[in-house]
Amino acid sequence: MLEDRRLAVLRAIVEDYVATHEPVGSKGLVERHNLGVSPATIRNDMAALEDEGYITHPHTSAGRVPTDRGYRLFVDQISDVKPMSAAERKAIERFLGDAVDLDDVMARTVRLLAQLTQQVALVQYPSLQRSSVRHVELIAVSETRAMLVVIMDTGRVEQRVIECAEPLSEEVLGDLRAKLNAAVANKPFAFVPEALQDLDQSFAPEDRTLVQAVMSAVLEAVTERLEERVVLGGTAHLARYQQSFPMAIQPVLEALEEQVILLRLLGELSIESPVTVRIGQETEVRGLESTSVVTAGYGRSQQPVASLGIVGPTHMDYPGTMSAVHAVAQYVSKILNGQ
Amino acid sequence: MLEDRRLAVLRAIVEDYVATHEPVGSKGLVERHNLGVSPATIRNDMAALEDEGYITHPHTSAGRVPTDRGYRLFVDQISDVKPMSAAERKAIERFLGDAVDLDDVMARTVRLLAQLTQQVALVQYPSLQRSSVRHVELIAVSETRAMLVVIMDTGRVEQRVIECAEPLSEEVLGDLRAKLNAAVANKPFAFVPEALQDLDQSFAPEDRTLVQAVMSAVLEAVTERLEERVVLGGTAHLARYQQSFPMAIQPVLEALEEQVILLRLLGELSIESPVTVRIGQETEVRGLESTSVVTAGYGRSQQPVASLGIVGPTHMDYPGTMSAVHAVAQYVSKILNGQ
DNA sequence: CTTGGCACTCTGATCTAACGAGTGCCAGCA
DNA sequence: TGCTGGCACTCGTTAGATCAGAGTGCCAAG
Repeated sequence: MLEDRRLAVLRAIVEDYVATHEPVGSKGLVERHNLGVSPATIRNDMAALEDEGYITHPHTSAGRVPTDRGYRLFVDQISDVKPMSAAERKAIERFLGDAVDLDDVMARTVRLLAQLTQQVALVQYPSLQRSSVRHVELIAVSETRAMLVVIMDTGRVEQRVIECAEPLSEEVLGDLRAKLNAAVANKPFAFVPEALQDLDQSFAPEDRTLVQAVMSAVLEAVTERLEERVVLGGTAHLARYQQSFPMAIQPVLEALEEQVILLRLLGELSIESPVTVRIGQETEVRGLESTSVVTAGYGRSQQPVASLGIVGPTHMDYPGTMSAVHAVAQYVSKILNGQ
Repeated sequence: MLEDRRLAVLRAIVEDYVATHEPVGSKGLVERHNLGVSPATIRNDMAALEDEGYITHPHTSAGRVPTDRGYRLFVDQISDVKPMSAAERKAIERFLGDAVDLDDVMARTVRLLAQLTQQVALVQYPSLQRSSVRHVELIAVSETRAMLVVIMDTGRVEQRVIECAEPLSEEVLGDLRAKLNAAVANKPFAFVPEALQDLDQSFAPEDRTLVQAVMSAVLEAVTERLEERVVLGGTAHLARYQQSFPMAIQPVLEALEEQVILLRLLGELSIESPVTVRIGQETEVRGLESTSVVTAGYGRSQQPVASLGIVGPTHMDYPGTMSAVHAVAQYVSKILNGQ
């Protein structure tokens, strides 16, 4: 009972603070939310919440502001992500439905997400790690050069040029192409190294140099190429905050320029919840201490191919943002699986 | 003589203002630059420069600030772009030399440019418009689907999936591949439409649907695909300015999110000068009124394949920025031609 | 456990005064 | 004709000082 009200007070503080961006006092709280008690009582609760580290004072005579821990409790309190309105679903579907290819889907998704949440949006290209090979193609580009094209089941394409010391024979190339496809087509990437292992044994010794070069190029395209692409959008939304807020945007912009950091932000997904929220310090990225990251995986429901999400100030509208991220992830999944 | 001194005064004002970001007064000017005359004389010159619209007063009793027109005159006065120091050249060469493929060259170039100029950097992918086709490949991906791969002489690759109502015949595909290559290989894009014109006539009527689909896909990859990619980097540098300056960064970030705008900024190159500078209003882009854009083409010296450059506040170090942009463009050209 | 009351604290807004950088102009000089 | 020193004037900036208001913490009573 008493605990219940404290949680209600915390929730009210978070909501008001997120809405106004100003420290919230006890008097205002009871006016805006019908908590059924007097300001003095709220003050006691606030003191207790402060002792437990959920809220703070900027200074002696100011209202309360939630701490990272407070936001965390608030977010944990949200049992399930509320769905979007029918109109919003419609809008998302229409917006993403017109996409013509993978690049277009990615570009539209970033835009949409930034638009919906009014925050910086991140979208990761379908991960090579978790998808599989659809087809491999070898093309003679010149006398001594071949081009290797690997097509993934997500629609993504990787290509590599292979240099060869001797002139290429069209027969060997054709043979290699066929055997390569037999070996790796429709194999998840994880099994590709294994599948390629003894491929060169079935070729004449004089062709093995080429075969091995091609094999290692395939492996490289599939395994080594960890630099997975992330598209970024809506950075202009950062500027909006900094005018009313002491949050320095420079370190944030700097962090967002590093692909490695973006991948780290999108990389770790929580398993139990469809939407992962990391608040303040929890992001574990230098420069993003005063931001929160909301992400969700997309692809097949139990086994996501990649993820997308947003980065915004810790004082964001968590319920709204979470539902937007969730909804967009679902529609992207739908579209990618449908194609 | 008198005109000469006025130009010297303007140059001094620009230099000081760019260095300090504070309105510069007559007294300080004569102290820092040995102009050989008294402050009072300088004041007269300043009044004249102000009448001509090259400088302004923020308020009655403040120093002078260059106007856009002042910067323009200043930039025009720079006869030729001064070369970079040997150490800098070395650093650029080393940094770009390690690149492994086109994507890597582009990514490294943005980073380098942002780093050197401490500004937002833009780099355009080699334009399809101005390069030529190296090779065209057709791959059967499934029963009714073929994949078209167009390889450009810049190393860039475009691919398209072609759906076909009837099952694909490997022979027709092979024939088409050969004829297609004969027609367009090593043709500049401008001549591709012409080269393809009557290609379908040499095929049996029942195959013409496929042939025409492929032809239009090639055309699309080459002609219609005007959405040329631009990579962006160093946006964090914007934040640095805004702390000491009333320049709102939000509209700038917004403008920089639009690919169309980026392409417009990089698109128009001046012919006579190796480096193009557009100052303030001259950018003709909403939101970039208080920024300048410095660009240079790269590729073959007389006929650039694409361009790169930077966006920064109008009060930037023009000589330094111009030489950095010029040098980077030259090295990128060298690397692309060398490969 | 809740409530009203009250003293206390601290910020932010408003105002004033003094300061100083910088200008414009004028009269004198080469 | 052009340069220079001098001088009055302007106006933004800074530093104090004051005041109102919002908010808290605590206490005693219900």
